[in-house]
Amino acid sequence: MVKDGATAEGTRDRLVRVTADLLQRQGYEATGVKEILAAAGATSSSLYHHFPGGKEDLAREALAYGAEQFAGLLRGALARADTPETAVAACALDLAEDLAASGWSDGCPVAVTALESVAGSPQLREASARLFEQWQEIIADRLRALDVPAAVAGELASTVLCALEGAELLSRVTADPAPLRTAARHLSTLVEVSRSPARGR
Amino acid sequence: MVKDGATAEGTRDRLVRVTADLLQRQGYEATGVKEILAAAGATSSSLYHHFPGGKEDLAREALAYGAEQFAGLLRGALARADTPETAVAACALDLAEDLAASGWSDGCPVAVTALESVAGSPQLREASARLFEQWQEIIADRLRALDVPAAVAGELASTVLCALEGAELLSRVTADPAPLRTAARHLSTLVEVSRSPARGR
DNA sequence: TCCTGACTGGAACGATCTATCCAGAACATA
DNA sequence: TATGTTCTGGATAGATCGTTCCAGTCAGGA
Repeated sequence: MVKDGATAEGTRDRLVRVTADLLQRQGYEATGVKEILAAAGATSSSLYHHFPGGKEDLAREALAYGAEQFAGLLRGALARADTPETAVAACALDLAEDLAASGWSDGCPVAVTALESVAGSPQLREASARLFEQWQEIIADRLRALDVPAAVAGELASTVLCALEGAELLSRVTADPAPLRTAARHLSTLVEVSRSPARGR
Repeated sequence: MVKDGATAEGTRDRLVRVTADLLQRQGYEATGVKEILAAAGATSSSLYHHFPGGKEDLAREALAYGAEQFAGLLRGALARADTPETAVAACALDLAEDLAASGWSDGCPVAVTALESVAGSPQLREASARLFEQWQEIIADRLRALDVPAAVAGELASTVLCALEGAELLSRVTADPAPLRTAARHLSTLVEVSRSPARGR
C-alpha cells in the first residue's frame, strides 16, 4: 500500500475525487463509468477492484468525500463571523461566490445525486440523508456556540440548511447570485429574531 | 383533431402527463423513452410525430405541465389564508402533506430535472428557470395583495420559494416532514418581521 | 369513391451503458 | 531472488439507450 498519501495520489483516491466532481455537476444518472475512468485515467478493472459494488459503491464514497469538502466550507464561513446573524449570512455568501466562480456548475456536491437517489437507489438516499444531517449539526453547533438558545438552534439550523440548498438550486438554475444573496439577508433576520426569547420563535 | 378534450385524452396529452409524472419522481436522466412509452401505452412513432425534438422536446412540455399543477397548489394554499404569515406557512404545510401522501416521491415537479439540466441541457435549464420565476411571481403577487410592502414582497417571495424548494429536498431525501414543517414556522416569522417597516429588513 | 394528411405499429439501427473476465505488471515481505 | 498479494491493461459481453424508418390505419373533404 502507498503510505505517503500526501505526495502520490493512488488510483483509488483519484477515482473518488474525480467522481465527486462529476456527481456535483451532473449527478449520478448522467455520469457514466466510462467518463469517470477517462477523467481519472484509470481502467475499469481498477474501479471494480477498489469498489466491488461498482458505480454505486464508488458514488457513495465520492458523496462522502464531496460532503467533507462542503462541510469545510461551512465551517470556514461559520467560524469567520462572530455573531450568529453574520455566520449564517457568510455561509450563503460564500456559496454564492464559489458557485459564480465555477460558472454555476459547482453547487452542493450532494443535491443532484440525492434527489435522483430517492427514486433510484436506497443506498445513496440514506447516505445523502446522513450527510445533510451532519451539515445541519455543524450549523447548529456553531449557533449554540454563539449564544443561540439550544432549544431553537437545531430547528434554526434546519431552516438555514433548507434555505441554503434551495437558494443554491435557484441560483444555479437561473445563473444568478440573487437568490443566495437575498437568502443571506433573510436568514440573518430570522436568526436575529429567533435568538431573542422575547419574540418567541 | 379530437375536440372534446374533456373525455378522450389523446396520445399526445397522455405522453405529456405521464412524462411529467416520471420527471417529477426520477428526473430526466433516469427516465427512459421506453419507460415513458410503456406507461403511456404509446409507440415511439407517436412520440416522434408529436415531438420532433424527441425526449428533450417532450420533457420541456412535460415540465410546463407539471409546473402548472404545482402553481395550482401554490395558489390554493396562498388563497386559503388571509394573512401573509399564514399564507406562506400554508404552502409549506400543503407541500409536506402531498409529499408524505405520495411516499416521499412526488415533490417539486421540476427540481430534479432542473438540477440535471444545468450540466446537460441548456434548453431544459432555461425552461426551468422561467418556471421558477413564475412561481416566485405567484407568491409575490399574493403577498402584495395581503398588504406586504411591494418593495420587499419580491425578495421575500424569492426566499420563500428557496426555503420551500430546499425544505422539500430535505424532506424528500430524509423521508421526514420536519424540514418542511419547521420551514413553515420560520417563514411565517420572517414574513411577520419583514412586513413591518419598523424593523427594516 | 378517391385522395390527402394525421397518426400509429413494430422492427431495426448504431451507440453507449455497466459489469466481467483473465493474463500480466507492480509491490511488499522474507 | 522467490513468493504471494495487490493492482492494472485491454478486450468483451449483454443489455439498454434514443432515434429512425416504412408500411399501414384512420378520419374527413371533394
